[in-house]
Amino acid sequence: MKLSVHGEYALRALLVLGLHYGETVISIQTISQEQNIPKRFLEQILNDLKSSGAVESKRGVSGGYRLARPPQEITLASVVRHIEGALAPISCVSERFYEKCSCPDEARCAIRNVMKEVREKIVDAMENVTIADLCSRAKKLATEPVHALDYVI
Amino acid sequence: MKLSVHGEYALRALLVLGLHYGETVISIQTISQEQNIPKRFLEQILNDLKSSGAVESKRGVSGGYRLARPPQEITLASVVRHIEGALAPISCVSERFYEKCSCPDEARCAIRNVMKEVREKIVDAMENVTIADLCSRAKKLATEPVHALDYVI
DNA sequence: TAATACTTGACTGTTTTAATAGGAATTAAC
DNA sequence: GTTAATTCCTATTAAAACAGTCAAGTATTA
Repeated sequence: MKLSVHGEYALRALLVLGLHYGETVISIQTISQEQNIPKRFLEQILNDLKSSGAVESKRGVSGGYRLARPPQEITLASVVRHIEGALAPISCVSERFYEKCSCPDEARCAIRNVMKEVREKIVDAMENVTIADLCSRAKKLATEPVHALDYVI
Repeated sequence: MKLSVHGEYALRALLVLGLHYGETVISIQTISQEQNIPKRFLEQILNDLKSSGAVESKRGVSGGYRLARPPQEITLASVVRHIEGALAPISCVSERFYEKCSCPDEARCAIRNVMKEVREKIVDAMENVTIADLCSRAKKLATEPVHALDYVI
């Protein structure tokens, strides 16, 4: 049920770009250092995000990346779908990445029935959150005192 | 974001056992055929479910498995957690399988903040569904005409 | 034109996944 | 008490996914 680090890094990178939206481009180097992500790996991920249309790049000296679209138009769901594939917990309930499963009668499968609901909830939680939302949360969290934040350990 | 077939098979097996709760034990063979799961693989999975306390076994001729507890006491969440680990999309928001992530400031991480909500939704959807629920859904689905069921392809 | 930064694609080591295999132990029934 | 059905336990394996690295090259611009 987990996201790979690939997806996590992608979101972290987009958050950085979102926070600087409208300003200059940001280099891989900068994002890599700021977010503690291996540079060479990040390179790949940004490339991937570029091919999905989420970011665009400027080459040459003082080049880098920026969001290709306004942050409020980029949903977490779209990012994760592009990097990781299906949001659904099993592929027989996925809308975009449907695959037949091995169960005897898919149409009457109770597990599928439940998993559809799980999928709905996941999609709901990720479709309605954009990079812009992520940015405003980040700004808000930055101003709050740490003791107000709930640590879960 | 996906469940492995391991988890899926476990649920399918438990559904079969749930539908026969209170009757005799069911053999691996039977479940394997009924649910189209490789026998030797299912063996491992049932063993795993046994160690989690969800099922119990009877050895020897006409041996097999049955639920170790009433179906309404076994939640999907507990099964998936035991077989797959965390329900959370990233481990830094998991309650039981917490692991530190590489982000610079976890307490103020906006992604973590969002993912906590995703986690809540997933947990909510799986904690409140039991094997008993799965069984009643299965029975209901069995009586409904197929054309009433929504195919998602 | 040198430095910076992106591009492309291959490469590698590790871990996970999805099985498969062999044999030991248990039990019901004949 | 032998046999056949069945679970139990421990390995092994083949393939895929994951996480990351590397090299050589192309484009841009100060």
